[in-house]
Amino acid sequence: MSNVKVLPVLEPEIEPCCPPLNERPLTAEEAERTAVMFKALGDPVRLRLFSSVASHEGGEACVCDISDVGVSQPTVSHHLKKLKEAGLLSSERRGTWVYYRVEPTVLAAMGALLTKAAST
Amino acid sequence: MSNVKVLPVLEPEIEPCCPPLNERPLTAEEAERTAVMFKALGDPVRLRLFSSVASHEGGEACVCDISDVGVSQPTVSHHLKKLKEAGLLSSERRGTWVYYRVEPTVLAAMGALLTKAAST
DNA sequence: TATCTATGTTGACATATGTCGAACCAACCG
DNA sequence: CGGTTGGTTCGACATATGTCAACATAGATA
Repeated sequence: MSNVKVLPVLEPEIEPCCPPLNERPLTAEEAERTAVMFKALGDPVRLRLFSSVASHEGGEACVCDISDVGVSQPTVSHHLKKLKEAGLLSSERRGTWVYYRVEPTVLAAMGALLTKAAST
Repeated sequence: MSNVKVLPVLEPEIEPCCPPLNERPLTAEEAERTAVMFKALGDPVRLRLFSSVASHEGGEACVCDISDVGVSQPTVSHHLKKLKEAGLLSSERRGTWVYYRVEPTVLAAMGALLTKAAST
């Protein structure tokens, strides 16, 4: 088969998305995509979970390491799922435990959105 | 009355708040305060309004300049109030119009929260 | 004063969200 | 195989949120 084409991999990642917030008004679509990420960090429990993963050694943590946030385990699971859907975390099962790790590019993109805006 | 005390002015501003997200797990109180700010940017309409103000010349904009986001005027007013309560915007009436401007320190603080975390 | 224009507030409503217990799935261990 | 532990999914519920129409307020202007 000589004419087999190599298709570009569909990137499942959230796009770095959007210019700095003070460059120009965001379009409806840009705002929609970006809001998902901010909303994910807009809950105290999720913020603590995220911070726990981010500050854990190796940049990843098992669910059992970070479940101490004062809500039930199903709720923890629900919030981790939200963070994952927003593209902020990824998860991987290794044997008995499930590990979550921070998605570095997305985090940097969010930071740029704000710091570039702040510096003006 | 000789023993009248001069009380320190209650600062109405939101504190810069909290270490970078990857330094250590946030406490419940830190997460509570920080989540308010992220939540404020976690709505598409608010994100567009904020971006409109931030990108407007002079760093401030009259409500009439930014009301074109596809929702009714009361809804715009409601969202601007939310952004103000979160400490992201401040407002001032000048004659007929009300001007909103970006609160620079808070924005920088949010950015630092993320970029410092991202650089690790 | 009356009246117009620019914003904010209120009240009502539909939908989204956070939370839990119960049930379920996945891997290990006896 | 059955039991135990780690984690997710489901179903239900109370509360929060986004939205609008109607009303209220503040300032300009006549």
